[in-house]
Amino acid sequence: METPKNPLSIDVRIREGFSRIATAMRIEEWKKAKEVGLNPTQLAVLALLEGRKDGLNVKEIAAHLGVSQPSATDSIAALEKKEHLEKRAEQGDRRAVRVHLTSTGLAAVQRDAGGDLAEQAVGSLEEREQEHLLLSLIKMIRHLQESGAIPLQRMCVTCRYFAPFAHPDGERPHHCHFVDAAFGQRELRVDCRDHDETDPPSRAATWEAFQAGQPNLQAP
Amino acid sequence: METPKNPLSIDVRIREGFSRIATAMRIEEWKKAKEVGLNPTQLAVLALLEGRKDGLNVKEIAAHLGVSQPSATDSIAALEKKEHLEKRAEQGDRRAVRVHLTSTGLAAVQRDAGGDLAEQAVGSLEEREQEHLLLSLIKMIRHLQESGAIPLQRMCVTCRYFAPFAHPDGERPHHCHFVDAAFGQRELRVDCRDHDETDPPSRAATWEAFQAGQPNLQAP
DNA sequence: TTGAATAATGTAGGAGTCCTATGTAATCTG
DNA sequence: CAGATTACATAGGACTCCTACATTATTCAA
Repeated sequence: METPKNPLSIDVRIREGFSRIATAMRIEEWKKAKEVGLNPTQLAVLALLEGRKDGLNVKEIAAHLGVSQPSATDSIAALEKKEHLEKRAEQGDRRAVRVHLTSTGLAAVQRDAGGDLAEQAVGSLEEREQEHLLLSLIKMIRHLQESGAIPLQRMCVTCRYFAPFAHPDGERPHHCHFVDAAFGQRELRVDCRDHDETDPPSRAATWEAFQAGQPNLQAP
Repeated sequence: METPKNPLSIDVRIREGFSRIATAMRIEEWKKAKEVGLNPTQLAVLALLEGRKDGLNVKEIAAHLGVSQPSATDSIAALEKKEHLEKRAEQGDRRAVRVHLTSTGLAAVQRDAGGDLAEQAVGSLEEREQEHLLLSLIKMIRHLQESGAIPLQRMCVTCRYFAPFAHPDGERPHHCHFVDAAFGQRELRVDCRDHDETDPPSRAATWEAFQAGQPNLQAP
């Protein structure tokens, strides 16, 4: 018993919503990338590499960007020409390379950071709403990565240092064993550079505990 | 008093989350577009035009895609060559054209619909969570369009037919005067083809009423 | 009403993305 | 050790995307 026309399910409308926000983000990315003489893809590669001490393989870069390996090679070559990154030999495998930022490349990413429109739009939400949104995104990302659609992300919920709901404190229920401190749901990381992944079984267990500890959602 | 490293604010982490989901969506879009012999941009143009009886200008297409006008011309030309769309003269302005789907183009979009990974990921959320998510997206999109970052979308909250919280019924509080029926928060449209926009003042009033009627959010 | 702004597209030129298919080493496996 | 597999590069081609600029058409004002 659908009411207005377009009897679409909520999933579809949410996907539409994501797509509008993605458009806005792409526009911003062009703006920001141009400021440092790059394009969004190139800036994305640099951002991906930032804070990865061991760099990444070509294949890994392709997976994170969601493009084919030759496409990643293309972008890497373009950035190499601009001396924003360099390839180093992989220890113990002479086929492979590890891609690292150069200091020029690092400077470019860092100059880029901050103050974009998507963040402003998030800022227009209430605090509680932001927290809900972050949690929903984490759930969706987890779903996507467990189904193999995207590579494993460096999120708390897949990290060996993460202890969900380890504290009775409602404001800071989680614990990070890497920094050995309690933290709240609002602090959950999507891309933590100290992330250290666990094997799938303990990942599942962590996720169980994380889900089980969540307070029930109320009607909006 | 940040706890784990990366003292990023929640806005930034949410943006990161959006970006991961955008990656997954882009991968899916390639897959779906290839099935009909197109690429994601071309399919996006067709999808944009579907159900727009009056078509769109080149400029409008560019704005919805978030690209420059010459880029839109490129994609339109590619699709025109494939006979998926056609240009018609704009009445009363001989500079302008209106771009319309052909039947071939319509067939291509319709063949594309449904069953993508992003929707599955949304499906992994609880109902209440989906509802929250849709509301948050609508708020963000509204923010983006009011700030001029993206064009006006065909959402209920900017539609002249939309009467927010017109009914005491908690499940179906809203009313659509176009179909003259009550509907619930889960049915809020992001891209309704029956949308008819209002002037900014009444838009603001509608938004006020919509916001004011929202139940308070609880802690997640 | 004529001439300058302004507006909607199109064209040119160039960098770069993205694909598939294939080539070339190096490494693994039975 | 031969054959499979893996990591990456190359080749070729279609497009996307940009910035300038050119072409008409429309609008606005003097």
